Amino acid sequence: MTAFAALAGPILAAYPALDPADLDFAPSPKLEVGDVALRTFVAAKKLKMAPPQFAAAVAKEVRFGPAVVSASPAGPYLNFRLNRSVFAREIVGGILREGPRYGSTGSGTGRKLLIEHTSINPNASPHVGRARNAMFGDSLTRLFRFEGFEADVHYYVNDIGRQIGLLVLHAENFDTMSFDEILDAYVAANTRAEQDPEFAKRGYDLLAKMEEGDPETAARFYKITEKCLQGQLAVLARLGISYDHFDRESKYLKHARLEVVLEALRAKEAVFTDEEERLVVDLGKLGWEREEGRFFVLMRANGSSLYGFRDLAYTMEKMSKGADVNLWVLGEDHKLYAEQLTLILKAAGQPAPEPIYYAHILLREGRMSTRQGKVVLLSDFLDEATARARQKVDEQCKDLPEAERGAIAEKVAISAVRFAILRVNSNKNVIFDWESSLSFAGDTGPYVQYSCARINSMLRKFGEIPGEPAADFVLDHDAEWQLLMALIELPKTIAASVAARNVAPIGQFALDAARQFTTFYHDCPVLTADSEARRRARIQLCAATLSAISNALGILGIDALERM
RNA sequence: GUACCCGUAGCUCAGCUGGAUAGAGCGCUUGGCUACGGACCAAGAGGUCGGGAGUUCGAAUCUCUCCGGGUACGCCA
Repeated sequence: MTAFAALAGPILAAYPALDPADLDFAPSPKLEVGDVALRTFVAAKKLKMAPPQFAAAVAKEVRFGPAVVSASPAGPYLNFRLNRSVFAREIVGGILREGPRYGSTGSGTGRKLLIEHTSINPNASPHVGRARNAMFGDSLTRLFRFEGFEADVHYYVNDIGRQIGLLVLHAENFDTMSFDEILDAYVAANTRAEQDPEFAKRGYDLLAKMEEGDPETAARFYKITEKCLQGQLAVLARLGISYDHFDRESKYLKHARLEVVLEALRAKEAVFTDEEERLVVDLGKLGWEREEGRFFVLMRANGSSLYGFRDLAYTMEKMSKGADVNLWVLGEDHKLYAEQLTLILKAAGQPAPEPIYYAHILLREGRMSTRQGKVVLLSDFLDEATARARQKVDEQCKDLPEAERGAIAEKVAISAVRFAILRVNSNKNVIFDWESSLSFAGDTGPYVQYSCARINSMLRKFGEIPGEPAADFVLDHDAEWQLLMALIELPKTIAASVAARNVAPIGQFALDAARQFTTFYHDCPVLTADSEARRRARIQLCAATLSAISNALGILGIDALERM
């Protein structure tokens, strides 16, 4: 924790064997015992001392500067009581200087990220389960950009496949259909294929025709998938999600790159034609140790390719772009598939992207299924969220014009929806619940936004905020100190999130900071503080808080609002 | 059946590179509007951290095992 360099310095001077990283500073569990604590386990181990012995030795022998009031050992911990203002001045000044970059560790400077996410089948309006992929992928992108990465976001458009074929067959009049009606047509097409084998076979025939390059078929596929894609993108755009590249799967049929892979597989005798004339990879020959998932089919007997075969070509193309980090956001149902694909690529001497999995959003009744029409549509979810937000905004912001209230409601709705999903660790299933995911009170996005709106309100009233803490800077109240302790967690949180490719801790940070802020807000008058020095210091603390929180919210794709 | 993920207060979740009495929110019970915006704050009740065993000075956190939920397992994408 660089904020405590004044504590670390003298200790490092007294124990040259230690590195700064060995000194583990953290807020004391209670302010009664100290303002900040040193946990001595790591350092003591390095020095081959018992932690309590080390803590006592430091307390007794190391001489700290005048800003340190006392250092008292408590078992393996060393609790410091500080001249808070001195440290606070340092911290607030640092945050104000970094402003919109505060929290970034700059780990991506000069580096590139290529990320593929969402890649929904272009056949229906997206449901909230799919939205987890999109929001998660989008937030990861924002996280990496915040770290300085140059990011390219790819969306793989599965514009060819059995399901699209069936839809094309069934929805002959799709020119006149609305995007919403296509969902019904898609459900109907699948039901029909289940009941009518002849219809299902026509679907496969159509696919084969498509693959052979029949222009009329290709045009029909294009039209319907484009209409779906645009409809889906419109819904995703409401959540602030956008993409840089749309890669159509049909481009990767019989792609030249596939020969490279096939050759490598043949050389290892890992590819064969089975008794039903399918082209199959035996992953067992490549080091696959399990029986499940051992065989990977590339082509059907009629010569048409399967998704995985095309995906090999696509993945190689992505990897050829030379990004430093290649992420691939996938539902956990694709885990085995991604492992298979990775193994094949490795066997062919090709690099593979890094898969990032997330667990599904479930309904109380079980899994969502587009095919069975058992879904909560993202657009319905957003409509409901916006309606509820609008009601609240109308109550709260009577003085604002109509259009502005609408815009605010939309942002609050997005905040509620994104925050509810993103703050949960992605390896956990989420049971979708209308009430809790649309709540604006408690641990929610709108609560965090509200703290920002309050800060903005004070900033407007204050006028110009000095960019640097003054010489008479004073912050010593418990609530002020605890707020600062929350704010300095951001760089650590960001670093951990990048390492884990997990955005949830950032939501937790925003919540902690917002909660500490409201406590401070209730305990400490800012604009009417009892001295000018205090008034200035507090408004600067508010400005620093706004930076930290809005940077965190930005990564989650949520705007800090001026008013709400 | 096999592999992977998850199992922490009534509910939804943090905490998991082992470390000071396990933290929030919702709901419940109280109290706070002379509000720098009550989408708020303060206080209280509520937990065998799924069960068991092990490693350790120390385990919600690591290992094993059992139970429960999720996901997947050769012509869907």
